[in-house]
Amino acid sequence: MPKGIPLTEEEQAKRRHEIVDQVVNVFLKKGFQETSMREIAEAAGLGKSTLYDYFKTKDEILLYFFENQIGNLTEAAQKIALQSIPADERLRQVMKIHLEYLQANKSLFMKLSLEAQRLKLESQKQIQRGRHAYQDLIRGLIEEGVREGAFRKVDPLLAARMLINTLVPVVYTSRPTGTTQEMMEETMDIFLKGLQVC
Amino acid sequence: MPKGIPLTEEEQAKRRHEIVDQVVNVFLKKGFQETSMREIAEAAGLGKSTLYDYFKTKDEILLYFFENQIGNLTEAAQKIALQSIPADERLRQVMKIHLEYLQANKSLFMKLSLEAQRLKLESQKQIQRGRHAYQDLIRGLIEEGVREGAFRKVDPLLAARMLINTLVPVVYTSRPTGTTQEMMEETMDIFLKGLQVC
DNA sequence: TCAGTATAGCGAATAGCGGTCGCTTTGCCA
DNA sequence: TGGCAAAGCGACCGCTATTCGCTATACTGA
Repeated sequence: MPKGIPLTEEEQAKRRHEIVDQVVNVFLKKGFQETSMREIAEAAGLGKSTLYDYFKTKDEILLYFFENQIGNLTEAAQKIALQSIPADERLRQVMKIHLEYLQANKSLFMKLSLEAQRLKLESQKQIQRGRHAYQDLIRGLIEEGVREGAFRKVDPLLAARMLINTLVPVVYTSRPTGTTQEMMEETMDIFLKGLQVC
Repeated sequence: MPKGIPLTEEEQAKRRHEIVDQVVNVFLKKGFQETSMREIAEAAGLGKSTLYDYFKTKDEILLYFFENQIGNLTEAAQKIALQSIPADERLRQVMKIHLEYLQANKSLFMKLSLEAQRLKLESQKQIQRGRHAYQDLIRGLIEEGVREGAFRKVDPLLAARMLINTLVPVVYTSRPTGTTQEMMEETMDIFLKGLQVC
């Protein structure tokens, strides 16, 4: 980057994005905690202190990454939520892309989603906001299902959280009992059957 | 401790236990990562380097704690598993003590179980062994339920993992929708209904 | 009885971390 | 063309986990 030319806010944002893009692979190999700011700076082709011009702290780098990921997922899920098919079918589809998302970033998420929990409280709140938006989307689908009469009356937010959490062991188990596809289908079967009016 | 007197293996183990006991409260207040070895040593009434005579690394302290916790939980669950009542009722009871366990150590677990994921691979494997033992116990209960005809035929290990993971959001949500008791009961209802032959 | 030895325990030193500071380099603009 | 704001950087700071060499101690065997 040329010196002397002030960056517009947009350019700064783009630069941040580029930096994270270039650095993600290092996180993948070593994990976030184990990657030093010096290494991050090297991977980004920057001096260490220049990095601090774009991210105030190391945590902020992780925060930036997560906001992006959750945002992207929510966006994709929103499109599915708008389709005019039964709510349970939409739920299945959302969970399918959720799973694909997890799988695509598997080792990255495995390492990073856990480290995210150790961020400063304020940063956590910010991630939480994104997470809640996603939870609320799932909740909405469950509420619709209840209204449609497909699901029995359950606490929709609790069910949403439950559903989201059931995906974790599908992807991250060390003792898989089938393909990820199969495991997810059975998981969804159990969950949706648990919601059905019987 | 007097110097010069070699400690038997038992005494060493007891000493480790004592150290962790005295230090847990500090972790509770500050979190593991945020507690320095100097502080841990102080809390244990030891010199910093003496601590290293009992635990090779900082991580090992956390590891020791977790092995104990999972071990205790598994032991308690085993007692329940042996009772002669329907499998689904035993499942409910095991999950109840699991929840109590989580709640009793809530802030500790919230902070520590996540940090545990960042331990050295070898340490993780050791924790994993304990976790698997617990998973297998739950799996056994589900298998019994299937044999008894109370549950439909599902992958018992997958269901076990699913069940264990559904408890997480009950305890650790930032948006509770009722008392922990209530939330857990509804969670179990959904899960068990998902397993029922309908 | 008393040197020899093994070990509990410790303070100081080490390497490397996240983060800061003050300087240099650059290109725009008056 | 000279002044200036901003990009970028290397050296530095205080802290960390961990290691090392030493001391103090009590048991052992001659």
